[in-house]
Amino acid sequence: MKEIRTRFAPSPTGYMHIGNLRTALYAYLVAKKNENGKFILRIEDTDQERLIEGATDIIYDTLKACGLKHDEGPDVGGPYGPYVQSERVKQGLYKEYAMKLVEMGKAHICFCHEEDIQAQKEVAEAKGESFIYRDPCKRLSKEEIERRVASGEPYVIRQNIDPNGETSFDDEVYGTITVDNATLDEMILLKSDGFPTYNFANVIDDHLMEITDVVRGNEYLSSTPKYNLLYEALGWPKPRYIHCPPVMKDEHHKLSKRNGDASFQDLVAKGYLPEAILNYIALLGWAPEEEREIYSLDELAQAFNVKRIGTSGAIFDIEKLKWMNGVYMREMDFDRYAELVDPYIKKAVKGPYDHKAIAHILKERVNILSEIEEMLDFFDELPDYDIELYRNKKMKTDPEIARNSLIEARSFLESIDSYDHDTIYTGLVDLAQKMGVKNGVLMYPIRVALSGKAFTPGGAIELSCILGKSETLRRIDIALKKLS
RNA sequence: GGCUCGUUGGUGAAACGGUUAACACAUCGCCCUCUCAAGGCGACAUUCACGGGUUCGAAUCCCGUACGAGUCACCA
Repeated sequence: MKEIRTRFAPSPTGYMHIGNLRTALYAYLVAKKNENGKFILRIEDTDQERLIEGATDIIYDTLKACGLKHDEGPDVGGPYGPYVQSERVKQGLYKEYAMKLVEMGKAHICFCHEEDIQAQKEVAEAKGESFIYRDPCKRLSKEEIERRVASGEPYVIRQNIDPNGETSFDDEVYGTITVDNATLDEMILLKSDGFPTYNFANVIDDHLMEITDVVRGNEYLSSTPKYNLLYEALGWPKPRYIHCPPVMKDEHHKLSKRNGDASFQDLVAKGYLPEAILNYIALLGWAPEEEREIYSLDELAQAFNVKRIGTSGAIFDIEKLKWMNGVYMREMDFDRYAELVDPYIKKAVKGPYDHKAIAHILKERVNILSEIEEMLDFFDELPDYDIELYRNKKMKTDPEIARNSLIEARSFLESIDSYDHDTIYTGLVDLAQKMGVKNGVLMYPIRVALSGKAFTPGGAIELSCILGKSETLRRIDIALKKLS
């Protein structure tokens, strides 16, 4: 069986947005589902005006962070290079093929001005007519063309399309799509600056790089027939097409970096894990056969099936990502977790407290890393709080009861020598029993006294262990003073 | 406007002519519990955009309507 080759072909124009990343993921999965599948990175920088410095590095960094390792690309090389289109332009590659098409009568040289065409289009639209550009340059004589080219007049090369008949293609996701050739416009293949358009370059490069499966967004669905006409003109085999539905921001809008919608790096900065992001976006537009949602990248490659990619847009739901990120956090190996979380703990806690122990109480409670700082803000400095905090219906306490609990707890805590979790726990539970109250009546006030907060990561005993005996007693004294 | 595509609960979605229309997130209860989380249990679409048709039987097939998206760039 022929080797499956897919490619991710972004243009370096800024941040990596989520829809783009998902396309890269799917392309990767299509390739890696097969043992010898190859995933190729190609940089499409044919629009010299939109290039943004550093954008290529963002692409490399994102793929790397996600574990989407490419087998061939500008940075890793490969037998089909160069993998950057601007470098291929220098080799005269695209112009050569464009001229070949002109010779075959499948394309022509055009001297028209962009503004003229635009004006004609506006007139037509104003009249409510549909506009297909009929290029007068098609009727120019060979001599005139040669003369004008020789005189240095700028020109583009346009595809020739016979308006008779129809063109159809099979998409693995959307099925067979047929269009009337009369509705196809004769697109520009080679721009006047000598660079190819995406429309042309992608056909040439996909063929030259022997891409077998073209994975891309469904915005290309309507131009695919034109690409196929090019493949046919050149006598090349067509790839399999896998068009993906869009990732939406809401019902009506696609996710776009333009509106400040979440990019991959924004999400990482907010404390989401790359593997969770990847897992989540895999599920936007694709559903596994099994009733399961948590998949590592390798598992995704195993389970992936193009036939189960959907056709309608999927809204990106940050709430579900948050949940999934939490699953990854909770299931993570503790040592790795402690390491991951440590910078955040360091930022929030300067005091001499055991960061490993803090990581422990955080483990089951954090969904995204950026929540950590606020969760730990009471360690260094006990916040000022209202004694009404001690009133809690469920815990059956109020300021009066809390005062009594704290007095009893204080004398017990002061009396013990080994200040560890088990000693404190059993002692306090015994105490509650002796006092004839539920554990909460004793524990809740202690936790509030130690943190000044209604909710904390960790319970009273865990917090007390981390803070240590003297700090615990100090904070209880503060509480007692407030309550008296 | 032309062409192409799409439409199952708030969200992601399953179902491939016959099920009480899965499952997950969110939401709401209850349980567990030293708070909150986590975890456990339960509730949540008499209905699959709408209208016709085919069929013993339709979310699933066909036709139409509505709404939405994409595209019609010397952007990708």
